[in-house]
Amino acid sequence: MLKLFNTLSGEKEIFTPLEDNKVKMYVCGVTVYDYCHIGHARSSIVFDTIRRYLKYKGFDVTFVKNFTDVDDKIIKRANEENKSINEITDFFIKAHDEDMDKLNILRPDYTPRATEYIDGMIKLCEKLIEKGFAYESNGDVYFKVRSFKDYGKLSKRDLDDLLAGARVDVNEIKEDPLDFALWKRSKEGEPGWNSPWGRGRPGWHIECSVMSAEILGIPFDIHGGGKDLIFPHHENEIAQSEAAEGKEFARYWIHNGFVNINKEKMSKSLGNFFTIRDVLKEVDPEVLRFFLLTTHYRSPLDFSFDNLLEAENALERIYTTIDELDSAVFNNKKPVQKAKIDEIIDRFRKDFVESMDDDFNTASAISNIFELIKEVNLLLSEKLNSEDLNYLKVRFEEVKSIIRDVLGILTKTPSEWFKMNLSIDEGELQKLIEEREIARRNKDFAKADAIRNELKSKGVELLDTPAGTKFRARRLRGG
RNA sequence: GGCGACGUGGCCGAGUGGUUAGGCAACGGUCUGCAAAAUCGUGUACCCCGGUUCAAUUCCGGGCGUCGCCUCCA
Repeated sequence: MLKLFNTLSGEKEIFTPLEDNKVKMYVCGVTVYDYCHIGHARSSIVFDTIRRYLKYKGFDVTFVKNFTDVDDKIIKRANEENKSINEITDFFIKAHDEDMDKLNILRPDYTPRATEYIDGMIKLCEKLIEKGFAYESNGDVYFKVRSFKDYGKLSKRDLDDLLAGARVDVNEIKEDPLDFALWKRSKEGEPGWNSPWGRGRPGWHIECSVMSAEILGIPFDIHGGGKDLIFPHHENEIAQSEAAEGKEFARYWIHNGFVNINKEKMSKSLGNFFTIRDVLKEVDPEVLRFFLLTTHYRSPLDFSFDNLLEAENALERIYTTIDELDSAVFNNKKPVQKAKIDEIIDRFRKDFVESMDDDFNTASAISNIFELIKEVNLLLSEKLNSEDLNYLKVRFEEVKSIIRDVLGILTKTPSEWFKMNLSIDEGELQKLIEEREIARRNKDFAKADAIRNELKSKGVELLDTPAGTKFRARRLRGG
């Protein structure tokens, strides 16, 4: 039974979709004016994993993630670089897609761009004005926050407390300082679309209300995004959509925690961010994905390269076992272990599902993987007979594909994994390995060890196994 | 100021009213020509102070600390 934490109710709820086994899911994407940082990576990986798990549970998931492609920051960037808005947004959407592909994030079913839905936004503004929830003022359109009774229900805020916050925009044009813009008049040189209120452009919140409704219809099942979107973005989406349509907007609200640097939120405005590209210069994308999944999605996650490398070592433990299993040899003397194998595999499957059913607890699910790995290592050290070994391989493959499908890790073969950081020519390496083999056969251990040590200094570890010598390459890191 | 989250062993990080989380790192044993991997063992973890309870790291209250939202932000 899948439970998830719903920001709206503030507690874990049993998940039941609106329509039998169909799940409709909308996640707020990025504003495309720069490369994605690892905070974006976390959010994307979290919701990708949720989507994957829902699929694993047998739901038919429709997944929408938008691009905000009209916004002050995009305009600013375009002006700075003397480029058109479209050049900027096309470029960064492409970069975004490349980054997400590397992180093994499945492409959404729909990736709407705000500028493709301007008509719908204008219509929604008109509807809100008509119903008395919005008003035009000086070419802008504002939502009348106090006209919507439920305002604050998501972020648990009281309107008067909000006012006391003293950071609200003081704006002569608004009737009430709490009101927010649905539509903004375009200034000279800004992009704009013709509307009943003159040439203008949409406010930020309205795009998600329109795109989600047009693609999924409302209400839909799951709406997600980073914690920072709870207020005002999602609160405002709810106000717009529910005021206009007179019905519920989205049923389950899921928000991921931040990536921190030294305990502080990573953000563009603080300037303390690493882009996905920065990080992927140092580690394989799968390491970053794994690292981001080692913490529960709602908790803050402190990023550092040390922690990232620790995650790399942990992930390598899994690949090591897969490698050992692939190349394991049997001896027939041991009794049949089939029941034991079943027990280990079945227990893992049960534990893994329990972990994921509990609000997508990937940290716990990963610990289940390590429990499995330990059991498999123990079996391997007992040296199975050939039938058992084959059976273990088959059943392990089964759970490996569950892990791969749900968490999006273990996508490589062990030899790919251990080869990816190879800094020397593989032919050269094989020659040295052969040379060492001959030395070992001649009991010239001094020479054999010299070769081992030489390779070790280049990050290549040699392993003498019954099936011959193989190697594992690790990235050499300074310091 | 308002609202909210969090504080777990050297580090990362789950979780629970009483029974081993897991990983990384360290040290010792087994294995190995030497290694590597694996495995076994070791380290007496739950911010502080009260309260509830037979029993609290886990519940309640207070304190301290850290962080987030209230402004663009995943």
